[in-house]
Amino acid sequence: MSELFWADKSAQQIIDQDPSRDIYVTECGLGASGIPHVGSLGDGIRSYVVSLALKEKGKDALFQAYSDDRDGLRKIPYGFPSELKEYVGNPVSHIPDPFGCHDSFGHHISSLLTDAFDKMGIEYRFQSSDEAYKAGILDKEIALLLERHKEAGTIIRNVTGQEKYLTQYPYFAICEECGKIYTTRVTDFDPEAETVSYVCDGEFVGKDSTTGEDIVVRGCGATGTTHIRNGKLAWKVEFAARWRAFGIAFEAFGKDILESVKVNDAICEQLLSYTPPVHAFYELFVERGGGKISKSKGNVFTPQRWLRYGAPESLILLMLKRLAYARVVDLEEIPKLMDEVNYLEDVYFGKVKVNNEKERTHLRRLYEYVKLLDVPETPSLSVPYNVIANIASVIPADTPNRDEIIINILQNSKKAPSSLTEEQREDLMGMIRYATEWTKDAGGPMAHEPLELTEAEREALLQLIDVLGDDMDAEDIQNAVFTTAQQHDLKPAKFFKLLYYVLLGVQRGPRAGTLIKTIGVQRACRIIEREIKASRQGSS
RNA sequence: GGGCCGUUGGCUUAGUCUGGUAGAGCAAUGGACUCUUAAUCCAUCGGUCGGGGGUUCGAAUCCCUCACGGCCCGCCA
Repeated sequence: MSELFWADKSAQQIIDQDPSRDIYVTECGLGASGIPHVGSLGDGIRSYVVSLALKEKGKDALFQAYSDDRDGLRKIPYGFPSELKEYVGNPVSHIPDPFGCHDSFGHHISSLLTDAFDKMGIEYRFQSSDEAYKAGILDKEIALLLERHKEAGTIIRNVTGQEKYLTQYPYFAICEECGKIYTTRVTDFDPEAETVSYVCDGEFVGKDSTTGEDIVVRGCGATGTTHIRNGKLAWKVEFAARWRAFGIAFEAFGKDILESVKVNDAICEQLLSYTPPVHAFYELFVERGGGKISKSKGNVFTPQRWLRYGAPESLILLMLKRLAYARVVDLEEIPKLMDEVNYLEDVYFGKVKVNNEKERTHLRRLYEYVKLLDVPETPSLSVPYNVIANIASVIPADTPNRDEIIINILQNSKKAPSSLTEEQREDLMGMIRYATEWTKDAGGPMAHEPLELTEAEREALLQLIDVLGDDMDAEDIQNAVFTTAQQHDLKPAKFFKLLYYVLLGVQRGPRAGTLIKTIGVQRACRIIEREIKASRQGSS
């Protein structure tokens, strides 16, 4: 069977590589030392959908989220207290949580990501690296790599040109004296006792991302012997060890660790006699304009932030749509992605015709994945995001019955059906919530300063209050506004603007008649009255 | 030095993985909704798909090559 979608292809490739496994584990690493942004989440989504694809092919599969929490703290993340300074160089799982809500710094960070997984309906098995080492899961691989470290060093040099590990063990012990891991160097390995001897005399420069200050960390000078469970492998070989120990069959990775994956593939195959996992390579996310997203610049876009403005589907689509190309992730992307999910749904349910059969098949499949292979039986309402955002941006957040008003406007302008099921109503309200958050952050606050009215404007507004009646429909109101403007020699365009400003605090809005009707004629009149009283007399 | 990704109308881009008539949005122009901001709709304008070569009945799409741009690696993880 020829597969169109990359995740199906990867799954097939995984099965072809070894058809007889009891269970296929896909994996993503959770960086535990810096605040995760949407890119970190992408790794997980991509690995997760491959596990779904495997299941669909009748295999048992599992997605493992592996927290790299034995990594040492190198940089204090932006916005974290500088008191962490004394822990720079320590494994993040051994550092207290500065916010006190988790058992360690590392756990705090990885929870940010697993929390996003939970919100998106991604099922995973959490595995802490610290626990894995402690429990001895990696013992065999560590012993083998230490014993044959010279071969490992040669492989590393052949692949990367780096000669460091020709002489050095690819392993860092945690100093039993000072608790740091980046200041030690292994001097000997005892295969019988499964211990390493080390000296803690290294030095490295860390950083406080908030202040930009360099933090120089020096080893305490101690020498010691410790069990191989009390340390960690260097990254050049760590993936390989982990892949074999956990039987990993698939791992997606970003461009930043391309080199590392190459080395580890080689180590895996040549030294550990384990076929490396199938990979999917993806580009990193960039700023609009191609700049680097840097955690220290504070321009990280967290999954949590995305989910304030958009549904999980939009975020999943972002990750699955294209793998290899760099993508921009910022506020502007969200409406586009939300609408694209609607489009996919329309294609899936045949509301939109796609003549090219391959394209149609592909889009339908993409939609299934966006829904994590759990497709609803009936389509949802597909209201364009920016239509809702437009309306949401002009109706103040504290307006009573705000959702109802917006839904009414949508219905009146034929963007939503006139009768809604309870479920559809809730969908709409969810979309209003997203769009409201979005406009709040994308459009800025809504100012409403006292107006300066000319005599004619004041008269016109007063007359409007007189003319408007409860029994008028939207069209009558629309015409009344227009007529009133003309009677006072005001340009209708200007008068409408004024009216929007009075009612909504902004220069534009939905059709005025509809708006007043939905706000309620009486309430609209009261708002206008209040505005006239608060206003100042202006010249001409 | 090694590697990855991009280059499509004035601008932003889809389409590249899946070869089959290059689509959209913004902008511009003209028009419609008996007169209004906004919105909507219709129409028009505009592309040798970075250059060159190859494969193919057929290439924006696959292969090679060159140019330009961006990023990653060459500390550590």
